Amino acid sequence: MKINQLSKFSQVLSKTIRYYEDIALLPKPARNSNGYREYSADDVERLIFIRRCRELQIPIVQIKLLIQVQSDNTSSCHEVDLLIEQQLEKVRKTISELTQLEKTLHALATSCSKDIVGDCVILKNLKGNI
Amino acid sequence: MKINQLSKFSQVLSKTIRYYEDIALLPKPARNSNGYREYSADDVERLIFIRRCRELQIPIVQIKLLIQVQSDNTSSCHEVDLLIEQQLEKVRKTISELTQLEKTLHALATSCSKDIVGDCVILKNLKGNI
DNA sequence: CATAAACCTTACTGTAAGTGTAAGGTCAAG
DNA sequence: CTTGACCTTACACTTACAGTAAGGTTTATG
Repeated sequence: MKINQLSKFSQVLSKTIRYYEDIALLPKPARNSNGYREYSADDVERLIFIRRCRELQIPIVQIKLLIQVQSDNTSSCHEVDLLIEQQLEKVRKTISELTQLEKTLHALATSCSKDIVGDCVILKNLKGNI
Repeated sequence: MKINQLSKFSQVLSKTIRYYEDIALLPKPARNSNGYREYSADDVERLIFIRRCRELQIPIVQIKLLIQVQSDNTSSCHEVDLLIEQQLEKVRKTISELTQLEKTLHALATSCSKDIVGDCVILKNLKGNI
């Protein structure tokens, strides 16, 4: 399977696939006679795993760790639990920060009914004049 | 006022202040005889405005626009309204995406009670084996 | 007075996770 | 035989800074 086929199958851009190879998130694939990359079923599986993790916004360094843990089939999956738990915490924290931000922006958005910048209540708020 | 004083006053790192100057978000300040930057009250006001905008996660390019709009005191503040409105929309969209993400991660986090990676339900989920 | 700590300067590099672009080689179809 | 769809590498760009090096200045202290 060539890179474009893998791309379509996995929903990951060819460009990104090469990038993952560069940073050693994907192993260097086989090459055929003309130098084109040739991917195996294992590569497909691994890339889809990576894509799923990225959708969960798991950072690439953590994905590397997850892959390492998997390679030792007898090791505890405590690390996996922990990583997902931490990711969940991070997402929850961001949501709470953004919710606060939304309130502020909403208050700001509804604060000004003027037409002229010189009188603009939004700008005054941002300047700290209020 | 020297850069460190401005930094303490505005709660923006000196490093960041110099960066803002580099990208022309802040005007080049006066220099005194030894070459140190010397900031005015106007600079202070502008930097605080910038910090407030950044707290609202308004991108730097947009802040530049806001500053430009302000320089013409007679122009309409419609652009300001629009920018805040767009920022609000962006934040709301991110919140909704992260809320979905949180659900997925939570489901994943509570899915596995195994001890061994080979049986880990989380990893199976991520691989798409389920 | 010497010197050390606390500032200030510029310039370059690194971060995360890719995307864009250039310049060129290969392959199948018409 | 050439056009278009692929493939290759390599380098630059993105965002909003932070880190580090290497050096000049000022201030406080012994």
